[in-house]
Amino acid sequence: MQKEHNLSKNQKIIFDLIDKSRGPMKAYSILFNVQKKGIKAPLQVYRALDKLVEIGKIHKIESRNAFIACQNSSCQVSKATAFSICESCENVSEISNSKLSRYLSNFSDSSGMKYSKYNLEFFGLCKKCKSK
Amino acid sequence: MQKEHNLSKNQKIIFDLIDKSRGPMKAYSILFNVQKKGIKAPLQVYRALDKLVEIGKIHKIESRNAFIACQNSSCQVSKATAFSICESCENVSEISNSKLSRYLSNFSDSSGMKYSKYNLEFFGLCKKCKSK
DNA sequence: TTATAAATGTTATATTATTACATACTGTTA
DNA sequence: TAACAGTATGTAATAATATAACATTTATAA
Ligand SMILES: [Zn+2]
Ligand SMILES: [Zn+2]
Ligand SMILES: [Zn+2]
Ligand SMILES: [Zn+2]
Repeated sequence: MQKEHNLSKNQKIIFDLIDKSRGPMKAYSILFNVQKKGIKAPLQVYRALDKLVEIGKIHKIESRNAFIACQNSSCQVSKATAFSICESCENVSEISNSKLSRYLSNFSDSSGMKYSKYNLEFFGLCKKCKSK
Repeated sequence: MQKEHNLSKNQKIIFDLIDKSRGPMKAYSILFNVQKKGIKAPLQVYRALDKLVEIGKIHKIESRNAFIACQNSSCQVSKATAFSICESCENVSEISNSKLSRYLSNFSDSSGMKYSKYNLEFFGLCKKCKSK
């Protein structure tokens, strides 16, 4: 069960925006969109983003410097994330596949290093874009 | 077999620097280090980096905005990359594990999307840091 | 040689993210 | 309630990362 987090005012404004958006959002696009709600500075956005990432409500798509709402309420709070990214339309979706997450969470290599976290990004063409 | 690429002057300067370096290097740190060799502008660095990434001689560590020389001469030219990152000392190494790469290269989910590329970053504490 | 692609040089600018410092709010416990 | 700790906010300035635009040069190959 996931801990219930009471979002603060700014966190809520920013989470709601990202959650409503179709795809990943970039920080300065978020900033632009929340200025009418009184959030004026980049730092206000980045602070809320940091917190939202930390508690697993959103994830950062590292290869795109963009943020997406978690589409998988049962995922291990930002510790194990996998995404599918269309290189044509930039559509992103979170992959929720228990076999994959089990495989990766248990993965260990010859170095003997134990991993507590991973992020995986797959790239390709989505169905729509492939059929064009 | 990997195609032999003849690196241009700037590409060679920058590749050699990254290859010699212990860990991943950031673009502006590269710039600083090659200024004595006549490379003066960020764009010169980024162009070389783009090319080197494209041909698989280096990889970008997305979560760190940094670049590392490919440690795996037989890897599928930047199409399938996996890294282990220590969150304490920031040591990064490229994971070369045929089972893992086979598993991920063949992975497909319910969306029916076929992936041509992936990047995986594992995080944890390396042996040294864990024993501290 | 002529054409084409690839690489370079240079200036300016766009985009992404953090530092530093002051203030306010929220929940806990003495 | 008062004192405290932890979290969140506001604001300005700046750092760090990356690209646009344009002119020129070098390499490759038909
Ligand atoms: Zn998630
Ligand atoms: Zn698409
Ligand atoms: Zn490699
Ligand atoms: Zn370490």
